[in-house]
Amino acid sequence: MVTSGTSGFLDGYLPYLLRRADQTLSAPFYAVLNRYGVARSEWRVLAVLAESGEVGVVDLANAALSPQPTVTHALRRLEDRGLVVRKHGPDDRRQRLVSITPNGTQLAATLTAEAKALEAEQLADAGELTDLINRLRDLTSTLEATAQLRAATADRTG
Amino acid sequence: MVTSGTSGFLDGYLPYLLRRADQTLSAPFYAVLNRYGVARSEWRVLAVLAESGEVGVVDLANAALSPQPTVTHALRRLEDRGLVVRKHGPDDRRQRLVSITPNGTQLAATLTAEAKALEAEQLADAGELTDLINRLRDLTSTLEATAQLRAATADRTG
DNA sequence: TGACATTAGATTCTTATGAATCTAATGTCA
DNA sequence: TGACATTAGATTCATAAGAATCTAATGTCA
Repeated sequence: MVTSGTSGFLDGYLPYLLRRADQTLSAPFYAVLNRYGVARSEWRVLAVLAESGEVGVVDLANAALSPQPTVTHALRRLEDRGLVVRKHGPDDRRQRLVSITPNGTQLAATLTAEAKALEAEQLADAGELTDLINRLRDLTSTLEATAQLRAATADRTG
Repeated sequence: MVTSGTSGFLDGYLPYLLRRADQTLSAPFYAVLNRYGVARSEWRVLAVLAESGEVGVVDLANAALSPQPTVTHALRRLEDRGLVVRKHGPDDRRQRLVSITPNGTQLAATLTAEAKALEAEQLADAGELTDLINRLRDLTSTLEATAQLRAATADRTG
């Protein structure tokens, strides 16, 4: 094992810590996904659709934490498997409104249940997490708000 | 925007929150990496090597949060660019001991500086984070310890 | 209205990813 | 010592990822 001291750059680098926690926590669930033949991006799309109504692709991509082309690809695969459907937007004909099918809902429910079970199992020893979760939520809100501001400013500036 | 209520599954799902925070935080830095023609896995490898001595590939993969084959591929690319070197282990001849070259060190330093600057910029509005960081570290330690235990037990059990 | 900008999403295409597997070296225990 | 297990890492290969670009629809403002 590389047991780096507590003085290095990575040890205090927030993205590294976030990713590491995510990875450790998600590893067993990724095995589940493989078992079901569901790619990670597909899972994220399904999970979002399972708790939202019809959504456009861009919004879906944002919520699923994936780039738009990745989501478009994932949607094609999911549509081929009969797990989602796309229809044209009635008002804006550029839009494809995506929604989940009953089969998709069922699969999402199964996967979500597995995710919950695994998380519970893993977090059993981890003590109280509500606070951590809230801090993460706050952090993300702040970051996203700032990023949006910055983007808007950049638009106007240059 | 998909403004899901606060009641959904994803909103309380820790991996989702972790990934989302990571993504928001890392986005600007990924643009930097693209500018330097460095893949994300390559950056992670470089960052680890920059603060460790000679390391074996498996340890490196663990520290770099990537699967071993991904790291092997990244190492080939990095070696082609003269940023890392591999030599055979003196004791265990299966090992390839990886270390960073002066050019690699220089690139890593540049990238690390950019990462620090961007992080500081973004976190300026985010208030005190020491506590969040410590909670993340604790969480990860606990999770990794538990996972290791579980793996060991599974080995013995079958 | 017509020119230009913006936006939604699909497509293209190169590259990274990573599961599965393989080889070779080292441990282990009879 | 020899058989078998384990470990380090490389390789193979099918697939996902995502940057760049493109098309088509909608906004905007003269």
